[in-house]
Amino acid sequence: MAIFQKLCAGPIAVNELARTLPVTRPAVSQHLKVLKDVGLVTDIKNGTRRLYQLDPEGVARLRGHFDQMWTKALGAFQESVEKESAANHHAKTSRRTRFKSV
Amino acid sequence: MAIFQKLCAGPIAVNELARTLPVTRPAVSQHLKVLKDVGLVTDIKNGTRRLYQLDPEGVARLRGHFDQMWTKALGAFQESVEKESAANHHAKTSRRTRFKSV
DNA sequence: CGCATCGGTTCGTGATAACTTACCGTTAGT
DNA sequence: ACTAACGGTAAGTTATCACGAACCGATGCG
Repeated sequence: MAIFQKLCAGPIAVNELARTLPVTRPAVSQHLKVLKDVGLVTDIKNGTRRLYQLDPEGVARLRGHFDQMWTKALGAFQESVEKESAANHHAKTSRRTRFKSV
Repeated sequence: MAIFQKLCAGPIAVNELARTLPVTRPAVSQHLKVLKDVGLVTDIKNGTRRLYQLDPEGVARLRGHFDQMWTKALGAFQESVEKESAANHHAKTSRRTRFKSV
């Protein structure tokens, strides 16, 4: 995440990235590899250096996945609440709630 | 995440949760503790059982944090692109780009 | 009261994730 | 062509994580 956030500032080389982080360059390289594999970053060769930058497409894609998860969670939860309150209302007129009260 | 998703279906006890998962009850308890600490779930004592459910507030809060991150990433990236293209445009009329071309 | 069930916590252990060191290929500059 | 800088990769080590086993307190029930 630290790397991800640094990349927000624009294209940056591996070395420069490592200098600002509490880890060595190879470690940064490995993280970049992962980020690249999941499509969050792209790299452009530039002479002996290699500039990394965010991939807006990948970021948007991942954001979509998360949004989907949150929405599903909140929606499903809301449904379950309504179902539960309906059950409770019915219980008031009958004998007992599904979950005994404390 | 598996636990989180199970909780979407509504309040559920630890035992029941563990029965549907490939891990033991203590493991589930530990995960629930973490989820509770970050405010994603709440628990209600119910006799000898303890029902866990999602905390919509916490979910919304975390979703907000993520949204903020994505937005910041995309926005900052866009800015950096514009800045860069401006620099490149200037370079065309002057001498060289900031990053030498391949 | 016992007794059983439920669930949280602690501790030890095995898996694995992250890091460093060392090495190698590539490129730019002289 | 030689040298220096950059960066990716492999191997080994360390730290961290997730888990299960065992233990304990609390609650409900007979």
